[in-house]
Amino acid sequence: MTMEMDVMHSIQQDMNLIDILWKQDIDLGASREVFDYNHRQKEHELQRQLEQQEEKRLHLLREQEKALLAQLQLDEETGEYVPRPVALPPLQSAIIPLEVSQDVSFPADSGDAMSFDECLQLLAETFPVGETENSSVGLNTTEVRPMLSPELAAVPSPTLSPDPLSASPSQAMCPELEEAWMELLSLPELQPCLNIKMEDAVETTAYPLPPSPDAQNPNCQFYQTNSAEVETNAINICPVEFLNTVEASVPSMVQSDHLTQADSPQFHTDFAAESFGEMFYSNPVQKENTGQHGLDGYNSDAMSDMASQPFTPAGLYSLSPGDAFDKHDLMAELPDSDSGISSHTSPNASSPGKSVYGDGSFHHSDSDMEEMDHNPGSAETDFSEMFSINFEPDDLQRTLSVSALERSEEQMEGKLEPHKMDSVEECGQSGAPFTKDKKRRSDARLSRDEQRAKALKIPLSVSRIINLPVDDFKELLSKHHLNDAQMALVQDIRRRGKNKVAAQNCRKRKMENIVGLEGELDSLKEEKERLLSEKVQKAAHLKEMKQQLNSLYLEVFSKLRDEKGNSYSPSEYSLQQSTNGSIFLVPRVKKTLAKSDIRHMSSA
DNA sequence: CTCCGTTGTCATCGT
DNA sequence: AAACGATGACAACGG
Repeated sequence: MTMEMDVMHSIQQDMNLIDILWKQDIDLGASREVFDYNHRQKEHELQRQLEQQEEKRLHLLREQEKALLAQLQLDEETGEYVPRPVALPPLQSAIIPLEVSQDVSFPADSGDAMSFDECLQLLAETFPVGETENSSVGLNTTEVRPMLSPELAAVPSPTLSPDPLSASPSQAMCPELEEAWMELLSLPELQPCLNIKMEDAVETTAYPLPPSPDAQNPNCQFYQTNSAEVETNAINICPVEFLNTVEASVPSMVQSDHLTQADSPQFHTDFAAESFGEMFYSNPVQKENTGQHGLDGYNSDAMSDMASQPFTPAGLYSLSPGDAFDKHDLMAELPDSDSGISSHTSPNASSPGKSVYGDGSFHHSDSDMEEMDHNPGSAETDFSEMFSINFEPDDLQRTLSVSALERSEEQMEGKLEPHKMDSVEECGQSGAPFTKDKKRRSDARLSRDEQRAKALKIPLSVSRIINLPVDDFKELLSKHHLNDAQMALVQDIRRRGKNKVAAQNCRKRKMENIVGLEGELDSLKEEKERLLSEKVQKAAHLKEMKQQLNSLYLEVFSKLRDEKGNSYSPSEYSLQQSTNGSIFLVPRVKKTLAKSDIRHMSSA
C-alpha cells in the first residue's frame, strides 16, 4: 500500500509536470508567429470564439461533476467514489451500459493482477449475465484496463457503428460520451482540471472495482486516455440522472464541433488499443505487477511525457520494447503527404490530433515528414535521435525539459502547419493562390536544408536546429560530436531558419505599418475634407458678416450730420472706435490734420 | 516575353 | 564577444 501511494505520488508529480509543460507549450505556441498575417488574424478570432465555447463547456463539465460527486459517496474501505445506495436501489439500473462489441481472449500472463477469468468469475458473481447485456449494468472498464496485455491492446478493434446516433441508446451512449470526452479532453485549458481529477482518481481508486464483461471489450471508447480513464472512474459508476445530463449535453457538442469526426470511432478505438493500451501499463501499480515490457526503466517519465505527446506512429513505436516494430516499415506505410497532420491520420479519423488534443497541434513538422519521405532509410535514425532524449533515464529533469522543448517545438509547428494545411485546403476552394505556392516553396527550402544536412550526415532535425533555445541547442550539439563542416552547416541552417522567421515578421510588420498608414491617411483626408468644408462655411459666414457690417456702417453714416445739417461722405470720413469705446469721425484724406478736426461724437 | 508578388537568403546594424 | 532580431537588398520562382 505504501508502495502504491509512492507510485501514485510519482504519477501525481508526473501529471503536474505534464501540466506545467502543457502550459509552457501553450505559451510558446501562442507566441509563435504565424506567417500569413490575414489568415492568422482570422484564426485568432476563431480561436477566441472556440476558447469562449470551451470555457462554457468547462463550466458545464464542472457543474456536471459537482452533480456527480453530490450523488456519490466515498467508500472508506476502498477509497472509491461509489453511487449512493439511495440513488440506485438496483445497481444494474443505475450504471452506464457499455456494450461489448467484441470478445477478446485475455492472455493468462497478465501479471499479478486478476486474470481475465478471475474477472469474469467475479463479474458473474456480481452481475448475473442476463442482466448485464442490455440492462444498464455499470462497467468500470478502466479498472480492468491495466490487466489488458499490450498485445491485446494493440489488436485493432473492429469498427464500431459509424453513426452512434443510429445505434441503440445503450450503444449510442458510449461513442457519444467518448466523443464528447475526447473533445473536452482535447482542450488544453482542461488539462489542469483533468490532472486534478486524475490525482483525485488515483487517490480514491486505489483498488479497482470488480471487473465486468465489458472488460472484454478493448474497444470501449472510454479506454483511451489518462484523462478519459479519470472520467470513467467517475462516470461509469455514476447514477443515471447524471448520465442523462451528460448524454443530453453531448450531442450538441458533438454536432457543433465534431462533425468532421462523425466517422472517427474507429480511430479512437484503434488509438486506444494501440497507444494507450500500452500506456496504461506504465501505471506503476500495474508496472510493478507486470514488468513485462522492458520499459520499466523509463516509462514512468517517458510515458508520462508521452501521455502529453500526440498519438503518432513515431511516438507509439518509440515506446515499442525491443524494436518489436520495424520503424522503417512503419514509416514507409505513412501516407506521403505534404501536410504533417495527415501523415499520421488514420483512414477513419479525420483529425486525430484534434480529437485528442484539440487543435491537431501534435505532429511532425513538414521537415520531419519530408525527411522521412525523402529518406525513408534514415527514418529510424531520425526517430532514434528525435526520441532518444526521452529515454535517457539518467537525467529526468533535463529529459523533461528537452522533451518539453521538443513538444513545444512540435506544438509550435503544429500550430503552424495545420494552419498551413488548412490554408492549402481552403485556398484550394476559395482560391488564395499563394498559399500553395508558399507551402511548396517552404518544402523546397526545407528539403534543401534537409538534403544538406543529410549530405553531411547531421543527426539532427532541421526543426530542432532552428527552434531550440540556444542553451538546449548547444547541449544538443555537445551530445553529437560534429565536425567543422557539420557545425558550420548546422549554424547556417539555424541562422537561415531564424532569419526566415525574422524576415516574415519584418514583412508582416511592414504590411501592418502600411495598413496603419493607409488608415491614417484616410482619416487625415477626411479631416482635410472636413476642414475645407468648414473653411468654406466660415468664409461664407464672414462674407455675410462683412456685408452686414458694411450696410450698418453706411446706415450710420447716412444718419450723421454736421452743424449745417449736411451728411458726411463715407469716402471722406471714416468711423473709428477708441479703446474706451468712444467713436470718432475721422477724415480719410488728411488723417494727420484730422486730429484737430475731430468732432466728438457721442458713444454709440 | 515582361511584370509583379512572394519568399528565402545575405549583409549589416543595433541591442 | 556572441547571439539575436530588424531590415534593406537581391535573387529565384511562379502566376
